[in-house]
Amino acid sequence: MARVPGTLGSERYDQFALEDWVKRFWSSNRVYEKVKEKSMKSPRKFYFLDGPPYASAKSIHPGTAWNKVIKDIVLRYYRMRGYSVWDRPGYDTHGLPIEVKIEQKLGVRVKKEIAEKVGIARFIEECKKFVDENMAAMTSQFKEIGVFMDWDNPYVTYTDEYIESGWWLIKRAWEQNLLYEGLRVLHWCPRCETTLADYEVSEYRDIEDPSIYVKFPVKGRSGEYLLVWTTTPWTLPANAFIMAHPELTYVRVRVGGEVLILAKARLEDVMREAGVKDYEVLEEFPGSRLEGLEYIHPLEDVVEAQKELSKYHRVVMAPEAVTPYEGTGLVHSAPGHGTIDAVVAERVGAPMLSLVDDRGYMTEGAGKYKGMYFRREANKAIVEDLEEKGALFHKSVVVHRYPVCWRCKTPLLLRATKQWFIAVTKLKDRLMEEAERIEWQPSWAKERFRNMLKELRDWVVSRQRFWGIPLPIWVCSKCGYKHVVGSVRELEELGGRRPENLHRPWIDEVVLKCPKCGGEMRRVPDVLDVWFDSGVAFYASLGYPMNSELWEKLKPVDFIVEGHDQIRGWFFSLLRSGVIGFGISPYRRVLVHGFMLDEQGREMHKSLGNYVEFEELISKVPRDVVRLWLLQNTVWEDLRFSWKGLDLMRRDFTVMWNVFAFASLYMSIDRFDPESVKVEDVEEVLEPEDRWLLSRVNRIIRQYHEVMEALKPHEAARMLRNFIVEDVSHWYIRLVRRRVWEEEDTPSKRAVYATLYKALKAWTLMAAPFIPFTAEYFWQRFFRPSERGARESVHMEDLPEADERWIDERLEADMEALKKVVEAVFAARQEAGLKLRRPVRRVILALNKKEYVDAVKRLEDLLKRAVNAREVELAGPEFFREVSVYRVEPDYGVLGPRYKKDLPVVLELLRKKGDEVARSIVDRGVYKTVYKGIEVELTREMVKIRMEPPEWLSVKEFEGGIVGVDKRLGKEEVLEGIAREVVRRVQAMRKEAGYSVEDYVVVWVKGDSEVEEAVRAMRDYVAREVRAVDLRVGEEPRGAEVAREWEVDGERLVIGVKRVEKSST
RNA sequence: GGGCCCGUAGCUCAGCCUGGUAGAGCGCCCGGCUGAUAACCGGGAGGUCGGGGGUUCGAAUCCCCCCGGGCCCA
Repeated sequence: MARVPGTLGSERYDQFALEDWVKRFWSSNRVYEKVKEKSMKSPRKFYFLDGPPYASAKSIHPGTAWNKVIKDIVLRYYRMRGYSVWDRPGYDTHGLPIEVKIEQKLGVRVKKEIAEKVGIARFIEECKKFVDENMAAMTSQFKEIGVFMDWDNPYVTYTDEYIESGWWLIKRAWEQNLLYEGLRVLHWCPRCETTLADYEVSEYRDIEDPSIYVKFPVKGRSGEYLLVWTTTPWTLPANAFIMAHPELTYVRVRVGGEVLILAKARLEDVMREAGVKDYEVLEEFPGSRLEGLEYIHPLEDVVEAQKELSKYHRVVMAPEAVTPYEGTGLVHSAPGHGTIDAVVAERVGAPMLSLVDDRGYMTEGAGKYKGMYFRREANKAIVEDLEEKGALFHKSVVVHRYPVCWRCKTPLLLRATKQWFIAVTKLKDRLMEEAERIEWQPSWAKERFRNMLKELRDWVVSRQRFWGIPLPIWVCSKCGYKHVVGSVRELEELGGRRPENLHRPWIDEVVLKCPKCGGEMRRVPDVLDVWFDSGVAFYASLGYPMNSELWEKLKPVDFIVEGHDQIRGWFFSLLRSGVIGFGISPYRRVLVHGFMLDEQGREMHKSLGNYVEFEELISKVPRDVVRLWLLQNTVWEDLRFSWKGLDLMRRDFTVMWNVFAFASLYMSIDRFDPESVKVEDVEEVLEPEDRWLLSRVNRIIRQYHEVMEALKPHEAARMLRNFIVEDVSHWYIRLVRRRVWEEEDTPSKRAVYATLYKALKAWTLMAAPFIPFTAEYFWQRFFRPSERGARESVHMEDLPEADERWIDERLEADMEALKKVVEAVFAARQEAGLKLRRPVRRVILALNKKEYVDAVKRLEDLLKRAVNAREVELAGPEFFREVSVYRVEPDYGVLGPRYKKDLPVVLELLRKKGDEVARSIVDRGVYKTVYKGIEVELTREMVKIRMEPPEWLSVKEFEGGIVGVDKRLGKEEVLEGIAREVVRRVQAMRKEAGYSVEDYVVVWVKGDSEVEEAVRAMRDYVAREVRAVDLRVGEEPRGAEVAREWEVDGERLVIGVKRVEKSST
C-alpha cells in the first residue's frame, strides 16, 4: 500500500537547495536520456529547429536564456503529449564578429595582416578554439536553467559536414541559374574590408560631415550654374550626371552676377542657409525642361576619371532620387557610390565607377586625390579646391545619422564591387506563396514578413573574409569556365584532394583541372554570408544531403521560435533557402518572442553597462523562479528586466511550497492512500467546495491545452500561478482547513484529500514544462512514493486530459458570487470588531441579483462556515431601511432663503422628527406638515439624509447588495469565541515549544471566571483541537513545560502546556 | 520617410480580437489572522485608459489623425 509521505511537511523550504538536488537527480539517473528515449518511441513526430545562437561570448544574454526557456517548455509540452520530439540544439559559429574578436586578440589592425603576419591557418584555428570555448560555456548555462535538449550532440555550423551541406544549396542555386556574379553598389566596411549585406547595415551614429552647395557650370551659358547639395564631397570625383525631378518646379535665380538653377521649393531654405538676402527669380519652369542640359565638372582637370565620365555630364530625369524637402532639387550622381545613382546610371547607360579602394583610399582614377582617405583628406582637399575654383556656393557642417559597421563601428561607404548573388527576386512569387502557408503567432508577424518580402532584393552571398563557409566556385584561369562544387565527393571526382579541413586556407589549395580547356581552376577567394549558415540549418542540421533519411522522415519543421528581429533575419533566411533548395517553406509554425530590455526599457547591452550577467542572475534567483517570471510575460512583447518582479515571483513559490507542505503534513498523518481513495470513490461525500475545485482543475486542464496549442504559453503560465495561489491556497485550503483538523478518519476528510491530491497532481504535471525543477521535486517527494504506477520522473509522465464530467459552470459562477458575499461580510465583521474566530448568531443579506441569491441558497452551509455564522438570512432591501435610523441634516443654503425667519422652527422639526421626515422623503420624495403654525414642505434638495444602521447591526454595501452582521452575541457564541481564542494560543505555544502536530499534551488554563467558564463549556472542543489528554481548568500550571501569560478581551489568563508520551496511532 | 508593435493606478502588467459600471499584483495607509506562517486576509487612498477627432444609445475596446517608445527597413 502506497501512502503520501510527510517529507514536504517537515522540511525547511529552500528553493536553491531543491533545484540543486533535482539537478543531481537528473544527471545521476540519466533522466534526460530516459525522457528522450520514451519520446522517440512515439510515431507522432515533432520536428523542432533551434535557431542557433551566435557563439561569440562565454556568457549568455538574459534574452538568450528567455529564448531557450520558451523552446524548452514547448518541447517538454509536446514530449508530455506523446510526440517524438526532435530537439537538437545548434550553434552559429562563423562570421565577421568572431573574426573581429580574434583580430583584437592577435593585435591585427588591417585585414592584410591576417594573411601576412598571422597566417590564415592559424587565424582559423584561433576562431575555432574561441568558438569551442564559447559553446562549452553556453551549453552549461543552458543546462543550468533546465533546458532539456540534446546537448551532447549539437549541430555546429563550422564542421565539414555542415559546410558540405551548405555547398549543396549553392550548387542548387547554380543549377537553377540563380547564382551570378555582378557589380553592385553595396555598403562596405573599409576596416573589415568586406561588403555588408543590407540587413547588416543596422547601426547608425551621429556623425559630422561637410554640407556643401556646389555650382556646376552649364555648358555654353556663361555665369549660369546648376546648384547641387552634398554631404559626401569624396563622391564628386566620380560624378557622372545630375538628377532632377520632371514634375517639380525649378527656378533660375540671379544672385550677384551669377544665375543659379534649383528647385523652387528649396529656394527659400537654401538662400537662408547661405545667408543670401538679395536674389531675384528670373524664371520658373518644370524640371522636365532641364532634361539633357549639359554641364562642366568643376574638378575635371584634376580628376583622371573625369576624362571618361565627362561625356555623361548632363541633367537626367530621376523622380525617385529627388525630394522637395532636402538639398536643391538637383542631385549629383556618382553611380559607383550610390544605390539609386546606380539604378539611374543603368537606365541612362553610364558606367558604375568607384574611385575608392577596399581600405577607403582614393584610387588612381581620382587623380589629384589619389591615396587620400575618403572621409578625411579627400573631403578636405575637394572642398578646398572647389572653394578655390569659385565652385562653392556655400559650405557648413551637418551632424546626421550615418551607417557604421555593426562590428567595428567604422563609418561605412557605398561602393560598387563585384559580388556573388543568388537571384531570389526570380523566386519572389514562390516565396510569397510559401510564406502564406506559414502560421504565425502573433498574427501581425505575418504581415511584417509579407511587407518585407515585397521589398525583396537579390541575395549577396559573398564576403571577402576568412572564417566562413568557402564559396564552392572554381574558375579556370585560362578560359574562365566556372564550376560549382556541391560536395566533397564531387570535388574528388573532379580530381581534387579532400583537404584536411574545408575552411580556408586549406580549401584554397585545391586546384582542379578545367574540363573545357585543361587549364588550372582555382576557387574564388570569397566565403559565404554567415546568414547562409543558419539558413540551411533545417536540412544541414540533419546531415542532408549526404544522409537524406532523417530529413525525409522529419520534414517539414513543425515549430520555430525566435525574437522579432529574426523576422527579417533567420525566418527569412530559412524560407529563402527552403525555396532555393526544395521549392517550399521549410517550416510550418512560428512563434515570435520579444526583447529583453533593462529596467528602464532600453535594450540591454554590455556597452551600455545595463547588462545583467546570467551568472549573477542565476546566483541570486532560483532557476524556476527565473523561468516562470520570463514565461509569464506576453511572449511576443518586450520584457523589462526587474529584480523586483523576480522577487515577487519568489513569493508565489513560497505559497506553492506551503500548499504542498500542508497536503503532505495532513495526508501523511492520516495515512492517506491516493491509490485506494480516488475522487470517484468519495463522490458521494464531496462537499460543494470539493466539487468546485475539481471543476476548476478540469477547466484549467482544458484551457491549458488550448493556449499551449495556440502558442500562448504565457497564458498557461499565468493560469498555473493563479490556480495554485488563488484557487487552491487562498480559497480552497482556507475553506477545508477545519475539515482536515478532524481527529477521526472522516469521509469528509478523505474527500478533501482525494480532491486536493487530484488537483495538485494535475497542476504539477502541467507545471512541469514551466518549472521543471520544482515539479520534479514535488514528484519525487510527494507523488512518486504515493503511487506505484508513478514514473521515475515527472517529465516522463503524460499530461492530464480534462474530464468534462467534473466541469460545473453553475457551481463556479456560484462560488464567484459567494466569494463577493464573503468578502463583504468580512468587511462588516471587521467594522464591528468581530474577529472571524468569534461566531456570530446571524448574517442578513439583501442581494440585488438573482445569481447572488441563488448562489447563497445553494451554498448556504459553505457560506455559514466561511463567515462563521450560525444563521444566514436572506432579506429584501427594506429590511435595512426598516431597521435603520435616519438622520437628517439641513441644507442651510436652500432652507435659509426659503424659510427666512421661520428657519429655527424648521430646524427644530428636523431635530425632533428627523426619522419621520426622512422616511417620508425617501418614500414619497416630500414631507408636508404644519408645525407650530407654520406650513412646512421639505424635499430632497433641502436636506441631506443619512441612513444609519442600528447599534446592533454592522452593515456593508457591495456590488451584490447589502450585508449585515448581527453583533448581538448570545452566551453560547461568546463562550465559543473565547474558547477559540484559547485554542489559538495553545496552538501557538505548542508550535513554539517545538511539539509535533501529532504530539499529545496536558494543558492548564487559569484565568478569570468567563475564560474558565468558556473552556469548561467547550471542554471537548478545546481538548480535541489542541490534542489535550488532560485539560486542567482553573489550576496553576505547575508541572508544565511551558507556561505563559496571555490577554483575551482585556482579561489576563495563564496557559501551560506539557507534552505527554502517547502515540496517536 | 515607410511597415509592424507598444503606451491602462506611483511601479509591473491583465482587460482590447467579440463595445455595456476600469481590474490584478506590488508599493503606501489602517485593521485583522496565525498548527501551511519570512506566509495570509479585509478595508482605504490612488486612473482625463498617451492626446485629439469620428462611429455608436454607449468606446480603454472599432475607425482616422497626432505625440512618445521599440523592432525592421529606407
